[in-house]
Amino acid sequence: MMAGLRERKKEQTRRRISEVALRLFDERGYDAVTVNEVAEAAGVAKVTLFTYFPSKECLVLDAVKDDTAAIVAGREAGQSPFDALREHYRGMARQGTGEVDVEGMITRVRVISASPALLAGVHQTNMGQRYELATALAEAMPGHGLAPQIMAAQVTAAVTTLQEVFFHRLSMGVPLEEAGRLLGEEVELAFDLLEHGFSSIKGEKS
Amino acid sequence: MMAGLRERKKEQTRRRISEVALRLFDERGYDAVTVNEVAEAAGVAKVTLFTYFPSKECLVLDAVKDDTAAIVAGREAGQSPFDALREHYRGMARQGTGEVDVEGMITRVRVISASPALLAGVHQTNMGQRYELATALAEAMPGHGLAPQIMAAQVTAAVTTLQEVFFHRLSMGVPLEEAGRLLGEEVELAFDLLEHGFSSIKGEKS
DNA sequence: TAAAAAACCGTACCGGGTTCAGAAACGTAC
DNA sequence: GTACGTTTCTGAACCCGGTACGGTTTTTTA
Repeated sequence: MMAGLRERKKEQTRRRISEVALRLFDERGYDAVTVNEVAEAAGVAKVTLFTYFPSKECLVLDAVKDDTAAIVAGREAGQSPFDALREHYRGMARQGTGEVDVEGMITRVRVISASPALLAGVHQTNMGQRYELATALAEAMPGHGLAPQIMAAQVTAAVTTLQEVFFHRLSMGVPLEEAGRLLGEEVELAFDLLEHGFSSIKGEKS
Repeated sequence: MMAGLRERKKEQTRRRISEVALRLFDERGYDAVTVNEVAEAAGVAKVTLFTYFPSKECLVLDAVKDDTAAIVAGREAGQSPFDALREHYRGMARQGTGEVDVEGMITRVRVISASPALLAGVHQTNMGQRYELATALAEAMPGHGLAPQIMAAQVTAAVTTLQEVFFHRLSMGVPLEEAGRLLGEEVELAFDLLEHGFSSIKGEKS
């Protein structure tokens, strides 16, 4: 395999495009920057850019995937799908997202939060995962009719909301540590709601 | 006001565009029909089409709005937001959607179900309502932190799923009556899940 | 019937995304 | 080092959804 000069160059180009794009979007706003500009600034042709990233959105969102279906499928024996998910998000809140480049992540979040189009894109991604999660749940607990689908939708919705609030805080300048702590609390709230239902809250209405 | 010839013509043109669009989309698929073709077939200029419908999606989706926030805001005194929503969807399942043109509705559903782009559009609409619902819930039950947002997300998610399954059945040829009956059952399932949580299901795992 | 208002039109344009034919860069074999 | 197949890159033209603009027709109002 010889280390592969070709491979290295590809990865390098991909990174360069991604970084240049993120910088431009951050400076002037996602909508105000055209893909032509990104390509030119990165020193590649538009066509090349689109071979690396299938769409403009992906320039920002490709790095923000989160595979909930895999969590369910890969859970330990004896653990319910629900508990596996809860545990996963607990861990995520505790130790941060694990991304190496924190600075870049915050920039990315800022860019996303500033663009309705990108926020919509994140939703779409989450919705796609909802479908996969539904499939995984249906396998894990057969014979419950529509319940897996509805549960998948609810889990996805809750997680999306948590993610959104987390992103919003970061883009507002809340330090990562603090945001992580708040997220931790809210993960518990969200999963309690999922597990025990709204009735557990309606009762304590002030 | 003189009955308004202008107004009548406008409405007529709008209807014509919408019907022509739906017919073409149904015949050849949403993605395979360009707005130019729709405009030409309807006998108007592209610009005119876009004054009536702000986007291609709206040609199909403008007729499929459902204002959950209004349901919460307009609920009877003493009724919880949650019960108001449950009651609303119960009623919807019982008496059909109330649309006059059932044939047209089914065509519309078929077109939507056949197009990923339109399905995504429906999701976007629902997500927008989630936001409004969150606001309404936050007003109706203050002092619960993030709970209203998460509840709104969960309700929206559940409703979206129900809607999706309902659409899918109709587009598969299930008669409206039958689909309505099934929807009725599933509304109960979904809202029970929301009210009492997943724990009520985990217990009865086969 | 004249003039204000509103709807409509053709055309040109923009930006995201694709197609295509060929040029450049790479890997490999001699 | 040279020759050759393969992969990657490129420019230019194109498609489609959507907008801007300036001018024309229709409706309303006076």
